[in-house]
Amino acid sequence: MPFPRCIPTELFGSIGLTEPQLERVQKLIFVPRAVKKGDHLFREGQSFRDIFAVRSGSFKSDLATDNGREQVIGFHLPGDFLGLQGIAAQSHACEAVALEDAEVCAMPFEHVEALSRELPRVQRLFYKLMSAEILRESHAIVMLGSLRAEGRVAAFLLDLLDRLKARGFSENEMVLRMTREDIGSYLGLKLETVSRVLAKLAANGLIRIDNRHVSVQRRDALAALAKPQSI
Amino acid sequence: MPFPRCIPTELFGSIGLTEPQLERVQKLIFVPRAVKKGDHLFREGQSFRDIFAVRSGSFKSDLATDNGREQVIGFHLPGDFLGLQGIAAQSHACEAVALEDAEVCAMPFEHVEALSRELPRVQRLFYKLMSAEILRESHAIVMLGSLRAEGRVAAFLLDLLDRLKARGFSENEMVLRMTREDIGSYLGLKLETVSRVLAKLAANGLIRIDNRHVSVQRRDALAALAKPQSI
DNA sequence: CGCGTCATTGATGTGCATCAAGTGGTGTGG
DNA sequence: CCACACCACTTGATGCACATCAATGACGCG
Repeated sequence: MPFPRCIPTELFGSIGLTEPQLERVQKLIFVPRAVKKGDHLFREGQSFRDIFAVRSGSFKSDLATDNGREQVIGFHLPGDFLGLQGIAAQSHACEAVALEDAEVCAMPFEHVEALSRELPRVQRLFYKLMSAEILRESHAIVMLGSLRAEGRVAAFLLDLLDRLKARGFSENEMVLRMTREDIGSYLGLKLETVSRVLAKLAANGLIRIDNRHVSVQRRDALAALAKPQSI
Repeated sequence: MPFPRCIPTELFGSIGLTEPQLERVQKLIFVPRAVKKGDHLFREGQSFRDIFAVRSGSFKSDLATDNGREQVIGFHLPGDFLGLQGIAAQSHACEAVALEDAEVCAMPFEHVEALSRELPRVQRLFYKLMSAEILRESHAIVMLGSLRAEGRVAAFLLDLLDRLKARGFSENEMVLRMTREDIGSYLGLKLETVSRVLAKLAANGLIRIDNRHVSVQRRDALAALAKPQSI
């Protein structure tokens, strides 16, 4: 995959650290790790030590409901962070699974804490990252609480495309790395409904879809669906 | 209200600071403010400077959907923190409204950052608070994605009661400070549905309800409803 | 006391879940 | 290289849960 391999070096470079500071950051919190498709990066309940930055590939995170059932609570692209939920209780509160072969940086959280004290810019970066994650989830809550099936699927597609665009990819085309069931789980819908909605969007000419390859034809119409019913 | 007035002093006391450190904390980040019922603590888009700790009373937070419509994304009791979403973009991403007369501590975020560098325990506390907020929202997402109306209402009631219990109140009785519409907005349901579900739970003897006063009669049965349909 | 807000309750419609076949794509082993 | 098996996906028929529309009732506040 042509994702920039420099993530998350890029991120730390962009906050204005000096060269020696950057080296120190790399040494302390950039521990690379490869993850194969379908493998767990971490599991629910596992003791927390690292947070992770995705370098390449993509992940889903699941939260097990008491009942053995699992629900997808997010998809993660290169540049995203994983495991922030584990800080509170010092144990991972969800599991992360690779949707394709992937690479991550493992960041020992104790080192993150030490660096944060030492380098105010790093501290601010992590506060902002966590705040952004809170915000992302808020939007998911609003999406689930205010949109119907069509709107949810539209919002999902646009969200993914926006994030891919921010990473230098096309804003109109993508390959879905997750199954219809994963999408449905994330959107609070059954996989059949996801399939039907995608078919309908394609029939209406808003998108083209070939298996997992999606391209957007009428972005504005899609965006209109992703807003609460406009009356 | 008989909520402990010492919040959040209690919180900072519990992480093992020395007396002079605690005084410094109080001086730098404990700026008290009173908020009247219905008033905004902050509004969406407003420039971010403080985070807030609730000392007494309760709040709801709303996120405006593009369409002018608002959705409740959380309710906040004494001891909870508000405004963490604003850190990322340095502007508040939602609004917070007092559900009754309330008191908060305004904490200038720059002071929080400075103290975090100075006192590792404070830094860890704030990382944990933010992580806990991420976790709280994850549970809301799972609730919305996997439960039907009855389950959502049951989960909502139990969540509130659990949080009140942690603050020294009864785990079986409470007064709902928010309207049925607020509850519905938070749960992704219409207010009529909330009303009907509450009536049904009462008819089945799981709860007693008199206007906004709720008491739980059969906690286990309620907890069973709050799990994904058990088949 | 009267009005506005909040809540309850009923009747009807619809969006999505559910159940059920059937298709296509992929990877594996003969 | 082909055949089979498995998994992901699609598509149809039916039913139910919840939204919607509507009217009435109960507070609580000025």
